[in-house]
Amino acid sequence: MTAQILAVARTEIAEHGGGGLSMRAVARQVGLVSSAIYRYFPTREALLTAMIIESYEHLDAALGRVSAGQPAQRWRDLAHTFRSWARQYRHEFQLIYGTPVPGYVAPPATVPAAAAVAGHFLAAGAGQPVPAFDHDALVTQLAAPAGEFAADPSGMAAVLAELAALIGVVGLELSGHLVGSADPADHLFEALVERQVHTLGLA
Amino acid sequence: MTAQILAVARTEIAEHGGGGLSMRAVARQVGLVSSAIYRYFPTREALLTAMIIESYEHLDAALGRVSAGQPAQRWRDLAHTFRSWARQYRHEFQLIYGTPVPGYVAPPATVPAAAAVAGHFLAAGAGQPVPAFDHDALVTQLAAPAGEFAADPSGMAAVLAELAALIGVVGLELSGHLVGSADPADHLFEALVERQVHTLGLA
DNA sequence: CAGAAAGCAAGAGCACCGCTCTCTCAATCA
DNA sequence: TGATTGAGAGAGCGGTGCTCTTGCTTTCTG
Repeated sequence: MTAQILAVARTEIAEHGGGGLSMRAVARQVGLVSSAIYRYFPTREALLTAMIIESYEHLDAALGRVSAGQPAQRWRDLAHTFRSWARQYRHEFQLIYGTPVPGYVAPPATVPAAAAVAGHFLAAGAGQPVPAFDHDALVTQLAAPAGEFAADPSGMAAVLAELAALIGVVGLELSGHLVGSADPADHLFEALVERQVHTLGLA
Repeated sequence: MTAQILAVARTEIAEHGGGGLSMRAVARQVGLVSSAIYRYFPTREALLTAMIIESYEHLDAALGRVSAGQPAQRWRDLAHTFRSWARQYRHEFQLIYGTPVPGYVAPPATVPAAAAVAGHFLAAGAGQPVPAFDHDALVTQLAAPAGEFAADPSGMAAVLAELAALIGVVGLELSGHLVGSADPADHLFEALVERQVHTLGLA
């Protein structure tokens, strides 16, 4: 039943977005009366959280299918896979990286899933130090987390910043902010990734 | 009356976010019965659009207070002003750059306001070509819009990408995605901006 | 100046929402 | 066999966006 609910919720989100997910609509589609669904997910937020984790895993799996290779090419492939995934599953992307529900705070359960996604990019790009991110305070701050990923702290900082850039352009693209300038964003994205390869010292 | 509604809506959004804006709550606070508010804003989305424009103008004004100076310093000041504004008015930031309502398409009225914001960064950073963004297809695509801002096309592409990076890190920071790694994000942001100054050739 | 027209607000109501509470019924366990 | 548990049903509460009709007041017009 739980799995059935999640499946329906996924199609609902694909159609109406996370903000439009209705407990009653989901219940209706799995053949339950509206109140019965709260036996499986005590709250709309709980169902949303489960969907967020599913989406992270979905994205993680897509990135996991990127074949190994030289660092530069691997970064390119990851970036393009990321964008393709976001464009194909825009609402799942928004679920993860978009505006959270007003009072929403990411529950601890989502952290490992999020880390797995970041891990792909860290493994590909955070192997060596990156001069611009080599300041003492930043390196100190990231020493511990970088250790968990066997990454260089300044490299990790740089990768985080570049991952944010990827999320940024994809978010702008999906939200229509680039219409009138760099939409479609293929060329801009391509150039950005090339600049990243250079910045991260992967070439 | 319209102004009064907008004022109340602004405080409501500051407290509950755009997704939590309730027409009835706004009506109540301005002393109207719920149906009367639709005389001024025919739809919730219309009120939200007005708020989006207000937020753009609010951000535009903040960026406008950044004093002129050398390009590199100007870019730094703009970037830090942007982040400060976003942190101070997080819900307004999310309103602009966050997940749009499912079927929402930015109405033409918001375009000039959005362009004004981008204009500050373009004026500061898109004066000269940027090698990594100098590919034919991209330059061709951006030739026309760059003309409107008296910017170099490849410089404009680079600035758009860097603006996306700023939006990306600020968005991640506000959403709590950096908790456990680069939160607080001061150092990361500082390093990012320095890298941008270098990438854009402003040093 | 009287009457028509227009603008504004109120009120009731529709279909939806998240969520709670109580009840029934069937399966399971002691 | 009897008690306990679990799943689902149903009614209901207070909230939502939005519509439609009604009435009052202000303004314009002949």
